[in-house]
Amino acid sequence: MSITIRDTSNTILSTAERLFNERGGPIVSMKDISEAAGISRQAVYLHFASRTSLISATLCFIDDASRNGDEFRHLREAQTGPEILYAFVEYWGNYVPKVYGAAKALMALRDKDEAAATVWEERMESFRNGCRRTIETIEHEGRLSPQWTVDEGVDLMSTMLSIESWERLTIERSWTTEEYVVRVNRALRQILLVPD
Amino acid sequence: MSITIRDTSNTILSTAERLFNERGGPIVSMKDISEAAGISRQAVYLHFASRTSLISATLCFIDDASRNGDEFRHLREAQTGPEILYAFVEYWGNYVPKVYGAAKALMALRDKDEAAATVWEERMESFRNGCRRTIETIEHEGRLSPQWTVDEGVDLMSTMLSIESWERLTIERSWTTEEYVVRVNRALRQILLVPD
DNA sequence: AATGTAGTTGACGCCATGTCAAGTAAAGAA
DNA sequence: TTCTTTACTTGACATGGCGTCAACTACATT
Repeated sequence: MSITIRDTSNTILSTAERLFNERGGPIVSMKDISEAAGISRQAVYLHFASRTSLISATLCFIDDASRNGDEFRHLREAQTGPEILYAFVEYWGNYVPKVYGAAKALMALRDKDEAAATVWEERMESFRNGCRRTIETIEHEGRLSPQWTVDEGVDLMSTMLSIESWERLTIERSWTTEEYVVRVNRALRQILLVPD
Repeated sequence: MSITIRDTSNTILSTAERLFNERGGPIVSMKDISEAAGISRQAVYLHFASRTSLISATLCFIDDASRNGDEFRHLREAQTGPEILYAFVEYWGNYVPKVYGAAKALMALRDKDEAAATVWEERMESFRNGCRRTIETIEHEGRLSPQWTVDEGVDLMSTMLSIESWERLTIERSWTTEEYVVRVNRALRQILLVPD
């Protein structure tokens, strides 16, 4: 027995999620989404105050659905610094493809829309905290390369894992998710970890 | 005796260069540029067919002016793989701040403007070729880490040095140009080079 | 004096986001 | 049954980009 989508808000969100990924976030207009959801353009604004608000809600909608995967469990169960690093990259490499379209849509608004910039900033902050916990664990185990401080390690890790870097490696350079996870994990180990 | 800018095209280009960097590429409109250049909005189109064309010309304009720096000479004089790598990062770290505004303006158009996407693609191609020459030199010297193929090395290097990564490290994380050069060079050495 | 060059202004088309007013269809409550 | 609320509809409009066009002007060249 399949679960039918209950209300219009959810219909809009799942339609937006699909269109953002299928056609590319920034080129999907509010009209496109409303038509695909089977309602009028104006009706979307009865549920979401603005494009930014819709995109933000879409990202949360996707987040909720992606806390059930194996990768999320692996990340929670990882113990040592290097294990956490691998699990983090694995989780991230499987998470980004889901949010990519909506994230790009949000990024495109950042320059001209203060609210979009704020939403992005908050998500970045949370992502950086994940990186920071990883690096701090590595550091507490005495496995952080003496070449780097924790802050520098966080900066490098969050840059290497950024959505833009993910986009370049997977979409432009055709790395598969598995290749991305293995190679980015390897590169980050080489940068951050002191050799055994 | 100072060189006065001869024609309106050059006035527009240097104005665009300045505004893109001062205010941020994507939010600078054709009207802003024309007003700052002291001509009407429509007159810009007598010199450049489109916004994309103007941005592209601005990037070439900046390129021309940046082939005289020390860093460019260092890059041409570098001999060994690791020397080339350092000189490349040094050159790049000093070059990106100059094109950043215009590059962001171009990036913002990529999704909706085929021509902008093409211009970007061509510039990326040229940048990747620079990375490739570096990695190939390292490989011919037998100093490329056996963990990576040349292609993978190029992908990692071009991602690490991408404008988006530069933006994150310098603008968002406040790395100075010197810190950027030293740290990114160090990270790339750790990833790519086999230990001595 | 005639011509070409490089600007000017004002208007228009297109498209996106966002807002507003007025109308409608259906469900629930009195 | 009637009334009201809710959710949606249509059509119109404002704002603000880019890009185009026509008509006009000032100036230098020939």
